[in-house]
Amino acid sequence: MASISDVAKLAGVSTATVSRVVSAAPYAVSPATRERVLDAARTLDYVPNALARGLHKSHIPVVGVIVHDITDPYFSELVRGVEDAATPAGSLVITCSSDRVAEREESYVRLLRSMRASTLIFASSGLDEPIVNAAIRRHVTAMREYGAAVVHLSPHADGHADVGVDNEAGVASMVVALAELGHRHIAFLAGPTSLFVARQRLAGYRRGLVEAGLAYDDRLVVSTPFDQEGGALAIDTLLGGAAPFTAVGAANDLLALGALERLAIRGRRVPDDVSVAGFDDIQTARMATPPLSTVRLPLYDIGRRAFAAAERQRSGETLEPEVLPTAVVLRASTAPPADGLAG
Amino acid sequence: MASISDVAKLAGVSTATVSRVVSAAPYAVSPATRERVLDAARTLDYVPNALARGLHKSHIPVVGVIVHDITDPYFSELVRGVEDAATPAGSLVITCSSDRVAEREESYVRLLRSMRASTLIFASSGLDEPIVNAAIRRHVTAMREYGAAVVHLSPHADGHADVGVDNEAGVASMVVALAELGHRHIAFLAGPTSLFVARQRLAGYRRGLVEAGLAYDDRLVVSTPFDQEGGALAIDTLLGGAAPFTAVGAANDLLALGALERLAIRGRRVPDDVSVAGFDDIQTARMATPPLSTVRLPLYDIGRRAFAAAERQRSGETLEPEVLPTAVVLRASTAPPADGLAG
DNA sequence: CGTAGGATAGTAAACGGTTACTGGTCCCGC
DNA sequence: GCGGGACCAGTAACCGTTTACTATCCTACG
Repeated sequence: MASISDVAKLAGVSTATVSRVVSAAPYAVSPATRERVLDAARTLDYVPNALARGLHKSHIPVVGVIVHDITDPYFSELVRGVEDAATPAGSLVITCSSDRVAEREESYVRLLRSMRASTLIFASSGLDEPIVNAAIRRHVTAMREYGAAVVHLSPHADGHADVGVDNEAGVASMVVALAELGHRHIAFLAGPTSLFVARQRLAGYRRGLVEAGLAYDDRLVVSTPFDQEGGALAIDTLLGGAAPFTAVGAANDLLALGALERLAIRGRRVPDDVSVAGFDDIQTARMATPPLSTVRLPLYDIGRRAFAAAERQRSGETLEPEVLPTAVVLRASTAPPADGLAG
Repeated sequence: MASISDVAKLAGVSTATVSRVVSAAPYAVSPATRERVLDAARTLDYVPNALARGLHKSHIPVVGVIVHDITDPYFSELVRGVEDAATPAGSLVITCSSDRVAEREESYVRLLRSMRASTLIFASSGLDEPIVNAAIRRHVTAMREYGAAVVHLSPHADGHADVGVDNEAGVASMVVALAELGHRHIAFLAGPTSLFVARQRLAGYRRGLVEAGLAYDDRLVVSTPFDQEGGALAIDTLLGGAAPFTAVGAANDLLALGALERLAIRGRRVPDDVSVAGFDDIQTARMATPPLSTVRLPLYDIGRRAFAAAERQRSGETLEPEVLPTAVVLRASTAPPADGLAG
């Protein structure tokens, strides 16, 4: 494979000149020379070595995104947003599915640090694991040192999101919407309490209750893993409990989707017997049965802005937290409550 | 940030020794020295520079996966499989959503080449674009030259898949299954004919028809983009056409999902009026309304094996094509036909 | 006792770019 | 006629590793 010196030789110039031409450096090169270099590069099918370039510049145009699971539509949409912003800038995107295990997250960040990624985006919520967090913090500091930008899309151990949404207000608005439909007993599938976002969303539930003038009943709150399985399990718990409810809100769509499925199995009609609402508005929410009422998060846009924020950060700006709007979208899974109670 | 020479200095040894210790080289280093080096590395929080290492080795442990869209569950599952195989080997995964546009694909491959990725996986079907293909072929050749492994998961311009499924047999088996339910007029949503896979699946449709002893009617075949939108459009076309049908098979699940949605809107009950079957068995197929009958592809496994195949290729083995099994899974979207015809 | 050879460690040359510095031309104006 | 600056190109140091080769020490064997 041709290297810069091959091109230089063929064009009859020094490698410095070739470098200046092919890397679009702000340096005057005469048109004739430029053409000769470009010609040589073309005939040799020359492609610059990004590793060599990166070694010199101490970072490489690669953005690493830490997600829980790329298979989760929430994250794939987000990553797609990042990618679409990164590509025009010549950056490649590495996705790291940490499955919410702190050690894997740390190992990914370490790997990203070792290859001098120029951007690190934490899309997943921070975890409460002091020791691992300390290790991650060390890596992040080191990365900043060599010029990497780091942006958070969720609240984390050391602060709030750089680009994100107001989770608390978002969930609250959904609870209020349910209350406005007439529901007075609203259960909540809270997700794992070890996650910062989950906690914010739970806080949103309580705030929504307050805003709607409803009482909090902790028998109506169930914590489970953040996936469909968890939603199904939570329904079992709720139906087995003593507290009646006519609606259930969920901390994310996957939970709500699992709930939908399990409610159908257990013979509860949605929305006739129980209303169900999710959070996130992932693509599949729309095609669920019935289509899921939820709170729309501009995931793709968050991804795009995350990359843009990183660029700004790299150019010296300090980041203002960006809070993007959420919107309640009511579809067929919610309706005014019937007379009876589901529980 | 500490470099290898900082560690060497602190440990009182040469960089060669440090390198031999931290890179687990097959070279004897005395236990005492080893400990001193490891200690120094720890206290300096030393992380080797993968770019420098890569520059020397002429490739870096990174696998690039070319997909159509990471947001499409088909690809995210596949990528997840790749990632889970790559991570234990210390490789990072770059996802490239080309949106089926050949130029973007070429540009991604070029980028991957420029950073000397050690593995390139084409997860998306090859496109029929001679000029761009020629460019891609040049990049691939160059990558092989520096030691990269290249594996295809779909048929492409230069041959068949290295790891994949028998698309033709898979679709044929679904058509036969529909015929066994009693359907004699089976429409087919073919996807874009410019895609090799789509063509194979269309061939499977015809073969299934033959196997079931049914006649081919080209009014029952509709080509559209490979997404939900396309499926919906295809239903409009079919319902507007003169040819009656009691079942529709689709070249992938997204198409079938779109069909489901549109059939509901147009007042056709599934499976009472029309049976619908997809292909791929993406995660959302299960949660559709009604749950979608489809052909299961071991996507995650294909991803894992793709990486394994790359490793073998890199170690000199020539690849035997691997054909993984598919399985018809009948859920609630298919049933024996009623008396009347839907069309 | 001399030395072959194993066990360790060090030296230095790549790998392929970028860029600070240096140098040569040429033109202009005084 | 000469100083000065614009313009363009080249030289070489450096980025952080790996590794072929060399050097040293020590042990064991003839």
